[in-house]
Amino acid sequence: MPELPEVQTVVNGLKEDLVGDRITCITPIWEKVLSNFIPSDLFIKGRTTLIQDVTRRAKFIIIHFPSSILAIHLRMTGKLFFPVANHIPKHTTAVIKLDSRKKLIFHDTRKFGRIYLYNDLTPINERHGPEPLGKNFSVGWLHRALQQRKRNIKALLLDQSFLAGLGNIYVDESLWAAGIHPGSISNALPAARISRLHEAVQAILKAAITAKGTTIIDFSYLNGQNGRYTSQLRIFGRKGQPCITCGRDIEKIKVAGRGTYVCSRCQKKYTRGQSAPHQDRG
DNA sequence: CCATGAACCTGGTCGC
DNA sequence: TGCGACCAGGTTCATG
Repeated sequence: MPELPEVQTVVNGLKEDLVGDRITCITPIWEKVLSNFIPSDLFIKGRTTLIQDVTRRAKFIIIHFPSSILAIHLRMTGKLFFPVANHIPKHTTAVIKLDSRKKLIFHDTRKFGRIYLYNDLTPINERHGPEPLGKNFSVGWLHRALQQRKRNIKALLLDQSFLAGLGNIYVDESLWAAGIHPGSISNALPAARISRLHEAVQAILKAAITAKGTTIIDFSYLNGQNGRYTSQLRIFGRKGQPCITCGRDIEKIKVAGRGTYVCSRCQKKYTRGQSAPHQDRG
């Protein structure tokens, strides 16, 4: 699944091509792809589908019309691109036709991706936490929010209603950079680690956006090009390889139901509060 | 409130 | 070469 940097990359690429154009028709190839509307809903009550902007909120691609929005979620394997030579590939789940006669392809091997039609961003904002690169994501907020819960830190960082945009890759990278074991409990983290985590999340996401995201296995964005952040991954996908910092073999374990990469020497497991006199290692 | 596992889908990889 | 088991970047829902 594309995470925040991958979705941002798609948005950046689509924006110049879409703004000022107009959607004339959406054809679902896989019937479930349109989650909460049918194609004709786009045009009810004099709505126009002039594209005023293309932005990102959480992991959604948002196409803005004068009085409504389309929100596209790529989930695990979704891709949005202009086809080469007008060819509609296998696993296309929707075709979006534009006034310019271009066609935008929603391609999704696993068919988890969905397109939503809303009046505005309210339904999405209600279900999502702050943007990690926005000003509401401060160290103070993170500290308070972590203290208020007693929850596995990895599960919490993956929870979009807590913080929007992180996924499995960038959570593992961020926790490694902060020296926090993914099995830690949120309210047991010392302030110094929380500061490092805050710093790590922002630095990693910014670097990943600059690199146009990460590619593992099958993610690609516009026209099949891949992101370059793969070469900057420090922990994710490196099972059995030595930790860049300390040399210990990187382990792959299961946390919050997800495959998780960890260096058990660099990443400390906090489970019972900072002042616990002693704790066993993981 | 929190954790876990299943469900939604297809395809790739690995071991035998 | 074939086949079954398991895994995958996400999210939601039921259950304990």
